[in-house]
Amino acid sequence: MARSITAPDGFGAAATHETFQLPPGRTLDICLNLHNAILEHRLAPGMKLSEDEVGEIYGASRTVVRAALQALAHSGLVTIARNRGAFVSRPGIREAQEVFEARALIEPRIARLAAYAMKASDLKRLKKHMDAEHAALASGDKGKALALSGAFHIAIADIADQQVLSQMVRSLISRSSLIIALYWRRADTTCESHAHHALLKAFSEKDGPAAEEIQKSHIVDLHSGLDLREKQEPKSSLADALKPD
Amino acid sequence: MARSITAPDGFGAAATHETFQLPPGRTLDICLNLHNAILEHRLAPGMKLSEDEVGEIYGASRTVVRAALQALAHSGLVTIARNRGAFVSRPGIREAQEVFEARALIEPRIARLAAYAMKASDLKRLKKHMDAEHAALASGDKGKALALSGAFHIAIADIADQQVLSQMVRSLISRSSLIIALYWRRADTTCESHAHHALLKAFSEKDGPAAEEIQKSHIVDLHSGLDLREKQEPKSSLADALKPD
DNA sequence: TGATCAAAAATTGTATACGATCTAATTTGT
DNA sequence: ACAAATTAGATCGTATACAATTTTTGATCA
Repeated sequence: MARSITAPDGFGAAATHETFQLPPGRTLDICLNLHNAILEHRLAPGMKLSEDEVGEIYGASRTVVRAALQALAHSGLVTIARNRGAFVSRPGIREAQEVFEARALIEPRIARLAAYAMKASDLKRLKKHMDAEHAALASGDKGKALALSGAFHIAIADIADQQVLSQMVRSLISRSSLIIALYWRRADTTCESHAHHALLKAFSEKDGPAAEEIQKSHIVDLHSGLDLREKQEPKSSLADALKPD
Repeated sequence: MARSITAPDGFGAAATHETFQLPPGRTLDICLNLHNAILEHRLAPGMKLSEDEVGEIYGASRTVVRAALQALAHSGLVTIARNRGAFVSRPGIREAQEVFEARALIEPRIARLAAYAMKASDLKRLKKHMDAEHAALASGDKGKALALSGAFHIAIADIADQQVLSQMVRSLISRSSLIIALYWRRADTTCESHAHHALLKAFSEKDGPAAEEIQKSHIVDLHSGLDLREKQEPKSSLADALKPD
């Protein structure tokens, strides 16, 4: 039946079976497909993921869908509430801060390791990634551009050939996508490309320390593109909301 | 029926519901119980975890057990092979290296943050942790002592109040337990206590940089306690194994 | 005796059924 | 008309049944 659901359009496939530590199978297919949908902002934070509904879409029974949703829950993209079901996660401000602080700790190190491990073929792959990113941006597909931008970071981690750290980065970048969906305030996403270009230059020169430094600045810059001020909580009651007005 | 399976003996409960991102329920109970069993080396790496067998033990159906095993697979403690079932993970040498390198990157940072956030009550809790660790060691329960040693590191992460990094450390420490089960070569585990004592001193003085440095040395020291030389692979066939002898 | 193949047993993958819980719509009472 | 209570519907949690796959067993033959 429905096998190989995820459209394998070359890039964008930020997640693999290792991301979820699941054996190949329909559960994994659904996982990856939902994962991509969330990363490309086709599913908004907070959206309900009903087991029946998802199962209907993929032509699978609840058993399989449940497993997929639980796997996504473990990776932080989905939140499960007992007897209430699964929702696309809505990371709070606090979590957003921590995710980017963690990225600022881990990714620069990875960038340095990647610079040392970089081969000519790797460089070429990274360049192709960037081109795809530009193309998506030019065609106005913001969701895809963002997903590709994340895939660029993941590609670096893969080149560094550190599976443990790579896994962490994957998770952090997935969560970053949700955070950006919720808190991004900057109109231009072009800054992205500049940093990625600079990284590529450092990589081509096998300059580890430079790559590390650029990556750190890049993450800090991304972080600063978020509006993480405490939002006005929705008033607890309608009366409270209207009284002072 | 069987609810609250995990014996809540104060410490040792290194995992919470956040570790698995699961809502409270029987699945989580089984998760936590298996988690503890693995961390205390009551379940050896490579051991088969049959769904029926586990279900029998906890008086639960396969549905629930499967979910628990998959959650443990996501956290890396269990490996699932399609159509073959779940096994306690056997991390390889490469993974062992990477896990301790990741700890050396993350935990010192956490130690520094913890030093700044340390309150008197936190210090007292850490001291109690250490006492429990000593007691377990004195009573000869090596498995429990190791689990408590891990819990000490996790307690630090909790004090630092960084949930994202804390979650990562939890995962790394769980995997470290498997790695130690497979590759530990040192007889004395006392070095542990010295490092933990030194950390406590730095914490009590709110000396962040010192805590960071001590923690880094401590992790490197743990790493050096492993025998990660390439082992002779088991011969591909029995004939090959016996011929040269 | 040892290797090869076939059948049986055991184990996992998936679908479905039923009870429990939550959500909402409707009713009821003031 | 509004709030509280009740009922109906939808959704989740769990057990169980059957199909698919692997592993073990046992038979056959060189």
